[in-house]
Amino acid sequence: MANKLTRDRIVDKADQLFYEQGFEHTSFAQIAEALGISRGNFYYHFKTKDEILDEVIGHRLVRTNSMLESWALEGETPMDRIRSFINILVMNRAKIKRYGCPVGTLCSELSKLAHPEKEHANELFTLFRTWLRRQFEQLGHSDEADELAMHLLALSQGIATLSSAFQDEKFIYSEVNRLNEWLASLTVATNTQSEVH
Amino acid sequence: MANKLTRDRIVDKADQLFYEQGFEHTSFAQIAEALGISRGNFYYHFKTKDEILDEVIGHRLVRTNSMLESWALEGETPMDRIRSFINILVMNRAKIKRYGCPVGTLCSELSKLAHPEKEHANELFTLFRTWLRRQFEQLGHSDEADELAMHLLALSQGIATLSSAFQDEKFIYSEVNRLNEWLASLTVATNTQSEVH
DNA sequence: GTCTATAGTATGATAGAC
DNA sequence: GTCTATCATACTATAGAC
Repeated sequence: MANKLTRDRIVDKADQLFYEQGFEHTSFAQIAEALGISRGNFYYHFKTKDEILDEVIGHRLVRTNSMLESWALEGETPMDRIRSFINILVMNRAKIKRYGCPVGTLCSELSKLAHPEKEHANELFTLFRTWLRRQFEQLGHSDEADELAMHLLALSQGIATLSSAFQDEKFIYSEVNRLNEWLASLTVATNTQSEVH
Repeated sequence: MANKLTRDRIVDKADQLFYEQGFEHTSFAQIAEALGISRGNFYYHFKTKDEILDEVIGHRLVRTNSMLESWALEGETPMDRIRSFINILVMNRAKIKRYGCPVGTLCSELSKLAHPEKEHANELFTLFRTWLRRQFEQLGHSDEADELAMHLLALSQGIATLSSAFQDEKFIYSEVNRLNEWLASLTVATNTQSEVH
């Protein structure tokens, strides 16, 4: 049990530090010091640093999945559910401003490192993409559902990157407003169409 | 003269490798091997690795500035000039797909490293932001010129991030089309307004 | 399961011959 | 200006005591 606890603590702290400082820049020494354990202890729980990264990504996938499922339960309409997605930018604005998007920055780093775990990290993007695509389909935009999902995902990424670069939270708010207007205009277009038919 | 040449070659190769592999992940050994010079030779030209980074960013600033100036000369209307900006996504699609945006990925990395050169790199963003803002002002959108500039910058960043993650060049094209339509709608709105007045 | 001690490697950086 | 040789440090990873 104490075994399981330490292992989980390592993954949690690694998750946090990989986000805040980047994967490569984060050393075992830092994680160990933050947890109050020795460096050597790591290798009882994990064989390599890459193995920790693998588990960190796995945990993120699980957490993201349950977040998306909870949004699906809470939101009554696809509009509500897409707004839940947009709203993480506001909810996490402080961390986004400091460290950017946890998904985007990890994927970018692993891509530059040509790291074997790159594809695993990309599944995080795919998770959001697939979920958003489904919402847009239910919104009546089946033809362009994937395109809309990717567009929304892209803008979210850019908002995170720029709010971090310019240390600007207000920018997040103004872009979220813009996004919600865009979303509303999408439905209007659908209604207009259905009125035509 | 041979002196100046080696120094420039170091900066050029560092520029390239910092983009392709990231700053921290790129070692003197790699740059040296790529240039066919010894590691020790570096320290005749630069005192530290950070000094090379400083010069790399400086060079990028100069190159970006002259690129923006040439667009300002070539493009007859602000619309043309903004389209020049959007078009770099298409022009550089192959590299963007592989390595992301050179500005965004560098700023993200330096931000995570809490690197002293972070602010210097951010000037690259500011350069684009200020230039775009001016174009939107000349387009007749003075009130929201900066907001429009930031919006365009953000979307460009997101497009680069996602096209890289999903290894997708077609996505760049579809988003560029979307952007051009958005740009066209902006002018229509202005014309409509000026007709009202 | 956790520790200390240490191996092995790569890095940024320096000293000095040529 | 460029080289070789070397230092000091940090890192991932291993071995073995407890």
